[in-house]
Amino acid sequence: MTNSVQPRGAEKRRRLTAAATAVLHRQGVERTTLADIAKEADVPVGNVYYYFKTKDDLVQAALGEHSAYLKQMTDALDAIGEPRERLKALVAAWVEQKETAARYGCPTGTLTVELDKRADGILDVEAGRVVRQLLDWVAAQFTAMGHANADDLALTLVSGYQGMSMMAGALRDPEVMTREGARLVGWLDGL
Amino acid sequence: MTNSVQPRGAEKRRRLTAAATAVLHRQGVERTTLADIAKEADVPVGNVYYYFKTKDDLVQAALGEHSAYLKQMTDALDAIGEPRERLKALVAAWVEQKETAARYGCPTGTLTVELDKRADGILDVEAGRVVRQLLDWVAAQFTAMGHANADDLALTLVSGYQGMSMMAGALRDPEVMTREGARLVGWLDGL
Amino acid sequence: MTNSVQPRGAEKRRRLTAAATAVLHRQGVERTTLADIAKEADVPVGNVYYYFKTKDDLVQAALGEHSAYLKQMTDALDAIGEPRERLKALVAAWVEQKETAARYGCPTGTLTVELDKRADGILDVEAGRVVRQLLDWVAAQFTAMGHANADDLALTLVSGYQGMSMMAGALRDPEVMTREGARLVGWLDGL
Amino acid sequence: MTNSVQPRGAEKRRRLTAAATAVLHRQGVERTTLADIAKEADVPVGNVYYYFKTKDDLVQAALGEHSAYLKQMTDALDAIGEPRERLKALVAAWVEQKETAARYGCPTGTLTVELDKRADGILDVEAGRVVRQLLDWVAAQFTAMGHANADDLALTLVSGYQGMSMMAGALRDPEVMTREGARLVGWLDGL
DNA sequence: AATGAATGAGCATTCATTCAT
DNA sequence: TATGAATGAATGCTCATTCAT
Repeated sequence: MTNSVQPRGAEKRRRLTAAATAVLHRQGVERTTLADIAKEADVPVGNVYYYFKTKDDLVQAALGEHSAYLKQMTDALDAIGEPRERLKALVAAWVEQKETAARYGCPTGTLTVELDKRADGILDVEAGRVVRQLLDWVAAQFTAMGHANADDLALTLVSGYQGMSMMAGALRDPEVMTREGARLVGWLDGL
Repeated sequence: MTNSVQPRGAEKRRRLTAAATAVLHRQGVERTTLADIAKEADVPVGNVYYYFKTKDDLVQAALGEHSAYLKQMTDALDAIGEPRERLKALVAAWVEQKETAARYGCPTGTLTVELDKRADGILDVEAGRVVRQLLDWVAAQFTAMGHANADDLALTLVSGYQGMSMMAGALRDPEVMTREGARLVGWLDGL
Repeated sequence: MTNSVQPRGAEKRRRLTAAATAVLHRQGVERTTLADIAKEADVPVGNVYYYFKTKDDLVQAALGEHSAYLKQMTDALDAIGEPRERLKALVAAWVEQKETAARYGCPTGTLTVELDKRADGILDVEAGRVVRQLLDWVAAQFTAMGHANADDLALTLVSGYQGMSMMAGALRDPEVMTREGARLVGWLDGL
Repeated sequence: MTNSVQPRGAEKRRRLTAAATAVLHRQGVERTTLADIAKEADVPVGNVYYYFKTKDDLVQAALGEHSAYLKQMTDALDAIGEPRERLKALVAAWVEQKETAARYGCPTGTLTVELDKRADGILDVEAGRVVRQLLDWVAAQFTAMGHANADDLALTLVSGYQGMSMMAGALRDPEVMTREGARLVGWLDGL
């Protein structure tokens, strides 16, 4: 019936993961119910538990999705010849998401903020991993550019992204992304 | 019986506000129950409602507390002669809070992130106001320094604070605050 | 200070009783809070308990008020020479209250209906007493008219009043009172 | 396992509706907790919300039950040849319920009285509809009897029912129903 | 694998009543 | 007497999770 190679269930799992990623970004973890996710994925609530044992499993899947998305994006950027251009393209990609950022913030960032408040550190560690993944790739570009303090520079760039996303959200103004994005590009050019 | 000049109830109201501010910062809005706040303030749960009609009223009170704290801090900074020095002192104050930031993020920032996810815009507007309050004061300093693009510069500075707080939290590393704080000071000096 | 002969507190007690009677009629017993009554009487909530030990005491006071009002009305009607005319004047008085009846029903009747649902029979007995008080006076008029079955006739008349009040409320139509009132008058004339 | 043709859930929904109707009649809306209804239906409290989203939904269901019961009764009465006999049979049915009426009043009437006290008009409108449903059927019988003022006569008959139910309750005397019922039958015969 | 239906712990909120002064 | 404040037991409702089929 399915014209895909994958097993039947895998598709539904992916659908749930995608739904979780989207809804959790929009509503936050605590304000999102399993029913919300199930509805978005068009899957009966009871069935969700066949694929994810707990709500936290779905949050973890969303984190995985973010990680995969990041990987895919950086892989694509790797096709660009110059490391500086790769970073500039990364900033451009961020700015492109300005409308979403102004409404719901950086998907990874806001999720991390929420998970960081938890007393038990399980998912927050996972969230930290995703942030570090981005940080590492950025640092690699700075290293390729010949900078010794690549880690510091990476921190500054990613921090800049998080900051501008937060400010765009707080001020409900996408143009914050444009302005700060331009500044980051200028900074990259001046390095 | 009381050695204070203030009315009896006002003290408890302040106690509740302070408790709310602290607990909401630590646990986030959604994960915090009224019982949590009541317990922190050492007030019976039922009594909370004598002072605050709803949970959201407590959140709003916490926002007010942030605003007042900000006012007090900037008032103190105003005593410093040079606007550039004022801003550098502001950054220093941020860095001083590094342990807290690394554990729970920027109090105003994380609260704003959470409130921004709400569908109905009431408290998120209030949160935006607090962010803007800081932004305005910072912009005034840049204006005093003779910069025409004070608003942009203010955005960059505050955005830098939000970004470094978020990164410190994600990486669970207070030193992020030290490093990025130093960079901001350098940036201020170079302006 | 007070230019009345009565003790200071008595006035407040009357004020509370009047407020209770009015608010209980409008909102019903269960939907009325002590605060509602206190506010209507312009008395601090805590002070209510000095005059009435429990909420039920206030309900009982309202029943007493109804009884007193009834007494006063029938006393006034007693001034009319003919018993038949007294009854017709009673019906006219009911019809005069048509707007209130269409909105909130008969004060005594609706209160009785609500109290009758209680498992413990204390206040409902009291309510029954008030209804009986009216019934007795009406029966006396029928006796004076020379009817042997005065009790039955009284039941019919008062039942008619209760029925038309309920219907006026259900249909939200004061004219129900006018029409049924006219019928009762015709019935009285035909006896 | 089930020897019924109906879906599993429908049966429980009916059970809850029946329980709500019964308990609400006995205790009144405000004095009835969801736990009361759940217990009467032998359903866990949390599960009630699977079938009814709010307590008011349950009240509405009870109103629907009354409407359905009324429909069923009048349908049965329609089998009787003469309209006057139909009405007399209706009165007889009312009198048959005298024990219940003397204890808890007319199910529809007392519910309406309580709902009418609400400030917001949603359920009270629904309650009015049920009263009107009875009124309409009765009026149709009077029309069939050749009366031009069928609406007025219907009002008088139903009003008589409400009045006698209320009085039976207030006096805690089922015989009130018998006596007033007989009077109504006499009135019908005399028309 | 799929699904409608449980289940019960938890939470915000209300309110009659009491207390301290 | 008067009053603001305190108290705690309820109550409606939500929701993650489990169950039965």
